[in-house]
Amino acid sequence: MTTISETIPKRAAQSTAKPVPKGKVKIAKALISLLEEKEFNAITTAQISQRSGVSEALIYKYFGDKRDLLHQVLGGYLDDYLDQLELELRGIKGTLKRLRKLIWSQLNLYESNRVLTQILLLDVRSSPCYFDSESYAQVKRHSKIIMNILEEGVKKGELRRDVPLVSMRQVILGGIEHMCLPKIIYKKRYSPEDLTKDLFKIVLEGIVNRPANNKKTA
Amino acid sequence: MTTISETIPKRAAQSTAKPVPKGKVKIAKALISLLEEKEFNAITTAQISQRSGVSEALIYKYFGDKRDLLHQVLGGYLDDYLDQLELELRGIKGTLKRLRKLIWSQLNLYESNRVLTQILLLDVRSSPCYFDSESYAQVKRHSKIIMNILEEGVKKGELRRDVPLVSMRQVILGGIEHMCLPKIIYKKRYSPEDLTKDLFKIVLEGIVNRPANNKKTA
Amino acid sequence: MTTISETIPKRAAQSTAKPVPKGKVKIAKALISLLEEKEFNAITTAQISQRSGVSEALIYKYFGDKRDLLHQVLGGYLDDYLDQLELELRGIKGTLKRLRKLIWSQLNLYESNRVLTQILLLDVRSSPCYFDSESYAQVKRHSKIIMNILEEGVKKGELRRDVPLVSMRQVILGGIEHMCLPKIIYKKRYSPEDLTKDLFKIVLEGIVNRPANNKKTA
Amino acid sequence: MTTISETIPKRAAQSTAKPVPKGKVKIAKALISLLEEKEFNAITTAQISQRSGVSEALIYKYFGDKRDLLHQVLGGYLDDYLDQLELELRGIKGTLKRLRKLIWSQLNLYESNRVLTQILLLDVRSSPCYFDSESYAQVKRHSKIIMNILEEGVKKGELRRDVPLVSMRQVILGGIEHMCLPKIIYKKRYSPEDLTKDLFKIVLEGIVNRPANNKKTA
DNA sequence: CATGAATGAGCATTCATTCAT
DNA sequence: TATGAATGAATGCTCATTCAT
Repeated sequence: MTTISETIPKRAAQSTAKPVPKGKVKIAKALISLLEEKEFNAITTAQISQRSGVSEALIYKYFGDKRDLLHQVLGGYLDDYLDQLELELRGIKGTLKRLRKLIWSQLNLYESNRVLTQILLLDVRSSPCYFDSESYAQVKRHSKIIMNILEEGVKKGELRRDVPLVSMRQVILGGIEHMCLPKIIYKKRYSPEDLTKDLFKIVLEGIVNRPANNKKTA
Repeated sequence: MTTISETIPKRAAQSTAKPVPKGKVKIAKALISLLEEKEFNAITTAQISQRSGVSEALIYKYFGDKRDLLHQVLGGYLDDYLDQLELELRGIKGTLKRLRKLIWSQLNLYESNRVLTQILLLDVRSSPCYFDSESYAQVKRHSKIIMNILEEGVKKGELRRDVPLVSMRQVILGGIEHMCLPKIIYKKRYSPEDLTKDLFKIVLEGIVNRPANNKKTA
Repeated sequence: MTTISETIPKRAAQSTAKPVPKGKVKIAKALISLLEEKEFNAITTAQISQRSGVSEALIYKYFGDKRDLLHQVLGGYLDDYLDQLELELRGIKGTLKRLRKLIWSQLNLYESNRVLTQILLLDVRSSPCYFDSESYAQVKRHSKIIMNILEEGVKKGELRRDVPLVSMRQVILGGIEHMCLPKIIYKKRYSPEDLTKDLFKIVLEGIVNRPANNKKTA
Repeated sequence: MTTISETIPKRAAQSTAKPVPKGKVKIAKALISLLEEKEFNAITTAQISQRSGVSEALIYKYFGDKRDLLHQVLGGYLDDYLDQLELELRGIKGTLKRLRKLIWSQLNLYESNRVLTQILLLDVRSSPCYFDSESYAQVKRHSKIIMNILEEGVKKGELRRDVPLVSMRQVILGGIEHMCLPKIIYKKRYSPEDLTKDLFKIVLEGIVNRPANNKKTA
């Protein structure tokens, strides 16, 4: 996970046979660096050019567009994350454990990568074309991973049948986001473990007071 | 609730002894109308002036600022909603019933007032100064209403004690938002009742399969 | 002199048979008050209206124009000053004494009325229409007073003949202005007496070192 | 001196290794051309762009700011003038001769470069930030040159000791400015030589009628 | 005597983007 | 591969001014 927050996503550098121009890397790094300071829309191509040390024109050579630049950078991050998530989930058995892993992963990603989170939770939302973008495709890929876990859970009888899976997924995703949103907004740190524990309890067992809810659940 | 989506919030028109200039109303209405079509940041003062039929300068006379205009319009809506919500909750007894009412109210507001929802869920999030604004104060007022219900529920022994109330609140709010978010994004309608039922079940009882979860809960 | 700096010039209030509307006075006072804080061009009618407590429209009722307002206020000051100057000079005999009085009067006016000075020395200069204005007529009236003294001085043999009077006048006026200009700019106080002494020596006797110049001259 | 009034100051074009973009020159020339017609504050960026034939945006690329544009143009002129003045003074011996040279230079500059004069004597005065600007630094450089001459004069016993040098300087500067100010305002031509003669006589010997004043002084 | 409502015309400034070299 | 030069099209905002009441 550290590589993601510190360097350009591997995908951009790894791809076979492409020597990856230096300028392209500089530009992407400059954008990331700037995103740590301000919202994407508040970043100008002039600033990107200045910080990267290359000309503005080069941005257009490589990315065609300011938005494209963002989406490519974003895409790199997300693909890496999703690849890793799927990899880790592969080793875990049991619906609940997998669900727990997923929740923790997401909360951990958000905590360890504030820039990405900021963008995903706040910035891109308002962007009109975001939901057609490739990045959003990755968000859907993430949704799918959850759905698979949930479906499996129902099949195995571990999850209840009388609630639509889509609703479950939305509550889980919404829960994750809203657990860390205030922290992001007010720029406070949080413990992914603690939030995972809370969210997991609530979503799994509900908030109603029942004898069962006093047992340890994780 | 219908009045809210079709006219300027009463607050602006009702207040004693202020004749509320026509132009001010026109401007607010024009903004609302434009918000139905595009994101706030994509709306220009020129467009507002054009649609309202008054001069751009008048916007600044009455609202001082483009942002202020948004916040005043937003504020009117939210205050009206919160007033009404508190009123309705006053007549309802029982933590669970009150919680249910609150969830339904919110989902219903979002469904019956897409413009407002769009702004609240997507647009203002990315605005850097939003969280200092008066509108955000109202969001906090809303949070407080939930907290009160939750605290009462714990006191009465209806809600579990082993999970922080704040976490509960965030999951509920996140659940509400994410239940309707896809619908908002893809501009589909939804039934507040159905979503309320789902969300209520999940949040109250959890998603784990247990005999108790097969009983009717609402 | 105190009345000039603290109230509206008498002229505006005194003139026979005109009840001088309250609003007019308020406006003029508001302008003066604002001129103490900022340059005329930086003052808006909105600010004048706000500080005076009357509507913007009233400014136009009474003064027709923002510039007119300035010129009327300016004119009042200057007429009062010139009236007084002429009165005082009437009692003084001897070209040099009269010249000295004039220099001191001007330096004293500038010192005791910074607002007026600021305008006269800095603000109005750049105003394209200033030199056609009534205020400028008063500046010319002032020039004439000097010229009369100088002409008399030449006639009496007290002043040299081999330099055009106009040049003398310009050096005197330029000397006066430049003696106090730095003080005005840097908002420091000065002693009109001291500056008068210096200026008088220089203009009268020149800066060349001669035995005669070591005698007391005032 | 003619180059100064007709072209962009050499400084901007001469400096080694900088190819000085065409647009930048065009903009500066356009400003100068416009300054011949109206006051700086009355000149809009739109007009500059129109007359220069380049886009408004380019002004900001090269000068950052409308004010900066003025100050850069101004600065070029003044630096050139001051460099030349110091050079010429270097060849002249004797306080009085040097003083005379300085007065003539200034009057000649003003006569041969009306635009610059207009700005220096009328426009920039009212600009609140002018006195912090680089241009004003050059004005102070000019003051220093005079002071050096005066100090030397006193040391050598050529100038009187009983008047502060600062006062002398102010009278000289004020004299220079007021000698040509009416000509500038009414757009009449004048002879720098004649005005120099008058001013020199007055400042050096004073206006009082004495036998010595009938001798030739220059 | 006074004003609330409304505005036309303008203004400095911004910024993503293009293209010849 | 890289860029310096240049820009079109907005954009939010200002302010002196008018006029019906």
